[in-house]
Amino acid sequence: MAEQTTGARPTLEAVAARAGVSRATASRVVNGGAGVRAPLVDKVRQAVEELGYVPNLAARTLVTRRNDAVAVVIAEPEFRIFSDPFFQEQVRGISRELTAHDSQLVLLWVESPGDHDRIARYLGGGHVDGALAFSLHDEDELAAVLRRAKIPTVLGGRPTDGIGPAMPYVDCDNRGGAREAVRLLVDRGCRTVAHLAGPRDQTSAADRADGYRDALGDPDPALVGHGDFTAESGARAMAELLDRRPDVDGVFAANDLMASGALRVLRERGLRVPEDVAVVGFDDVASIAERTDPPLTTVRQDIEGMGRLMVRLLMRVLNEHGSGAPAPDPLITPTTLVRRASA
Amino acid sequence: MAEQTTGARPTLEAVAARAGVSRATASRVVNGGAGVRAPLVDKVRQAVEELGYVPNLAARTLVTRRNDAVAVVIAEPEFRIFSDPFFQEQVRGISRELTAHDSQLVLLWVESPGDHDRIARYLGGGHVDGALAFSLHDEDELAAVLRRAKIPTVLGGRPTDGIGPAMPYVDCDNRGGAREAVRLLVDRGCRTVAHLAGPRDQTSAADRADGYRDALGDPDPALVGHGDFTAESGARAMAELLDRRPDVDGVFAANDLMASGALRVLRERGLRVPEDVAVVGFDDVASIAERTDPPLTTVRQDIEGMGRLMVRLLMRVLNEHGSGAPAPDPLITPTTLVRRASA
DNA sequence: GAGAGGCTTGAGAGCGCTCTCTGGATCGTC
DNA sequence: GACGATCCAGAGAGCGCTCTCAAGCCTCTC
Repeated sequence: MAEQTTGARPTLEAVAARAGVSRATASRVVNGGAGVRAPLVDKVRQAVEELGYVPNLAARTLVTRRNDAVAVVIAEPEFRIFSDPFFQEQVRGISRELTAHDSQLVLLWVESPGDHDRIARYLGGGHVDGALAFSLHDEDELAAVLRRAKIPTVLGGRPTDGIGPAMPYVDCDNRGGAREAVRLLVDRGCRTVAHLAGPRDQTSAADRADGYRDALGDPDPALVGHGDFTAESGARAMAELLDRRPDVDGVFAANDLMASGALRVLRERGLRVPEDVAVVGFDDVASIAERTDPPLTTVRQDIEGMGRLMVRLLMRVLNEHGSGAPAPDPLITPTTLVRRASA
Repeated sequence: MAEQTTGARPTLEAVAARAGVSRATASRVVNGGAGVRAPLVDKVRQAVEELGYVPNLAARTLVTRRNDAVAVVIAEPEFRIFSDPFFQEQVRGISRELTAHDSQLVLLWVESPGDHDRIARYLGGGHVDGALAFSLHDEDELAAVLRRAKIPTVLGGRPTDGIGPAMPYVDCDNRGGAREAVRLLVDRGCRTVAHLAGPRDQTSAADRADGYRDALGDPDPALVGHGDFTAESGARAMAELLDRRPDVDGVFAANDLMASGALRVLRERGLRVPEDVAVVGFDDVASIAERTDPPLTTVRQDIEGMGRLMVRLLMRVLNEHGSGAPAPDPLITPTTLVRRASA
């Protein structure tokens, strides 16, 4: 009781004393109790309860070298991705899988360039076991920070090539999914299939564009419009495309948002979907694809599953860390075509 | 160099050896170098550089009992607030102020009830110096977790009364701001001023409703419509209100979003703003208030500033922690009326 | 009934760091 | 030139925990 009234937090020592056992035994009980006889386990548990004992994580970390915590690093320009359902779903997957591994998610937000030092110190200082980050670019300072901190890292989305030595990543089969989407359009009789591409500097967009070309052989470059994954950019690209090639009868959009923009423009121009122009999107974000008019046929990727895979991959890296094992291969998840009314 | 190739991270001991000084001196240099002669400072700095030394935070925390990290705890139902500009701005303020205090922001996300234990362990385990949380409710399990973890906490937004012993919080002068808004309407000649109230279980909404009543004496209860801070609810409440009291000529909405919904309904019914009905909102979120038609007169609160204040208040609590000082009073920030065209 | 072998438990070292305390060098003063 | 005051550096004691190792106790087997 005295221990409770003094502000000082009780230590394992205090628990051991109260339970009448050694610190070692108390420690064993606190960590699961394997190899300790039942009556002692109970005594220690009771002492923990009475004292309100909570292990000092810093002390534990100091000796085990584990934190049971993983950082998710977000750079400022991407902070808006919080409002992005794609990202929310991925973080949800990460969070759930980390919980399953008894690890804590620590979200680090890099706001200004000045923050890089602080983040590097945090990551390098051993507060977390590993880090997760998203779609790194060549110019990305974050990539350098991560590397400098020498912390096991797994990425979401394939990084651009210039990023340096391979970092393990999880991505979906963007190219294969795109191919399948375009084939669907061709199979249903479309003769002039266009592509509304995403930002050129993002590998996911580039890979989807490659898949489009794969499926079509050597399509007319005029059939490719460019946007930035937003609905507005999809609408604009669609409008320009129709001006260039009024004969277009199939559209593969780089994501659902752009597809929704395209649908709007098609409707405005009096074109029927899918009778006059068939449309396929990518992502299958429920809040978009199911609510467009008509509902969107799209390429589904298991976003939450990818988040979970990132964690599992990181755990593997963590286990192999120091064993001299090579960096694991990237994990590419399959996509599935979800057929709704738009194609 | 040998130290670099072995996977083991260099310790202070290694730095000291390389620089030819004691561990104590090396430590002093790493922590600022006060009281160490220049030549030695240089030698140590160089050794740090060559070895790529990074202090082990766990070891440091173990002795200093400081983490230089603060948790921001978000409960799942509120996760959507990520998309809320209000919240983003507040977190931005928090982040900036923490940086100024050389502290790290750690975002904890409570997803399922099962997470509470884990979060409590994390908070209680001494990974962070303090915690920030938002608008707690009576039934909020999070409040209990925070209290159980016995961790210095500051809240954003006044908690409901049932929350137990006072926790320090930062809030704006909701009641005073509301009063001012209503007075503006009265002063400009409105004779029948209505209020579109927010959710009853949120103190900010309740306080604004109180301010409305303060300014009006004893207004007809039929003049108060109810919503939930969304634009749709504002539209609905406005429509119902017009049906009940077609003579309304002034509206004070509990927030900008509800005001925007109200504006839409007024326009649909052919009522001119502000000529027929004057409207005032609350919050002054730029992305809403400046873009309505007409631009919204509203009560401005300094959201980023409130985030910063939360951190400063927490730092004060941290400094006084254990000194037996009483919990500090809440910080109430003033509001200002921003006059645009709607009133 | 004695020795081998398996379980439990406790003692104690040590994780990497900070910080107090002490000793020695340096400076100023008369 | 001697003394006290001042400054700087090092020694060493922990912070709270885990984990190895050895000792003690049983049980089992021949």
